[in-house]
Amino acid sequence: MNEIYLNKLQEKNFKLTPRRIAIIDFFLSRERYLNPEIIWKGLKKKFKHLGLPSIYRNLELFSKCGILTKIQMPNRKLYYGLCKAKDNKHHHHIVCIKCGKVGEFFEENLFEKKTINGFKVLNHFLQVEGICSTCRIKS
Amino acid sequence: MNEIYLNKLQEKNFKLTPRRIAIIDFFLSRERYLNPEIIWKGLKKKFKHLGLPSIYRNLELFSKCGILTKIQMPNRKLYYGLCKAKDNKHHHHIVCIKCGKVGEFFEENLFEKKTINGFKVLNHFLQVEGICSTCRIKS
DNA sequence: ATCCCAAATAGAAATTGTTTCTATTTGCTT
DNA sequence: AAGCAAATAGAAACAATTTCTATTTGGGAT
Repeated sequence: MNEIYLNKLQEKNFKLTPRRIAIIDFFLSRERYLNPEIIWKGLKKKFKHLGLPSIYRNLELFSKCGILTKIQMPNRKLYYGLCKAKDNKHHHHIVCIKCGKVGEFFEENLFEKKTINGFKVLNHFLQVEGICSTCRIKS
Repeated sequence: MNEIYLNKLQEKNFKLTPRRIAIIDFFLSRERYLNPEIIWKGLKKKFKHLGLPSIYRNLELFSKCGILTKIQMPNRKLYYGLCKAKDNKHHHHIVCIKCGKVGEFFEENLFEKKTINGFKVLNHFLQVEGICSTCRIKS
């Protein structure tokens, strides 16, 4: 299950440490965007010694390797989520504001435009907020 | 020039203080997204006593009044920009990554969809990054 | 024009998410 | 099994933002 992600690390000659594997498994066990502190608290049970800086370092590393995507939430905390898009195709995220569940979707012709108002378009960031089906049933 | 914005404050019974007027004028004098510190430094010349918390408080207030829009930049600082859309119509922003200049644009049918992947869409945030025409000429 | 009070403010201090630093440990190649 | 660069813990530093309290002020009422 986690091989795809671990391979991405090895491809780039990063070491497969128990902590790194645990972080990836932690993401796999949820379908959520998670922030460093949540992960830290979740894994402290497993590792008697676990530093928060390690979590930060690895999340940033994973983000660079295409394993995680980073997102700035309105509460000013960093969040990361597993990138499930198979082929690194450009995609967007929809986040449930109740439970934090994350879906991915594609908008094919979102910005074919090369320029907008005289600006040369370099990239864009689209985040959609909504309520997932599970949370809708609950309320 | 600044009357439109000052009116928005008065409409809601907020006081027109010299600091508030100066902050709005400061935005008008630039076409930029600005962060609290920049504004603070820019206005300290004018006001011998000027607290950074006042800037934060007013930017947040202006944001709620529809005078400014708030944006989370990747550097983890808050930025605000004047909302030039006449009628509070839903719009998006394009930011120059060189100089910070901001343009506004509309995508009419960006999300007519009411649901995506089972998520009920509540709102979306689209930020486009690019290089403005002035900065393109320079480089 | 003056009084008055809620709103606005300054300044200091607290808070908190994130990063840096240094000594120690550990994966992985040989 | 040895050695070394990479990874890590833990403490400390950092920086953006918020909170708190005493003081000041805008603007309606008099």
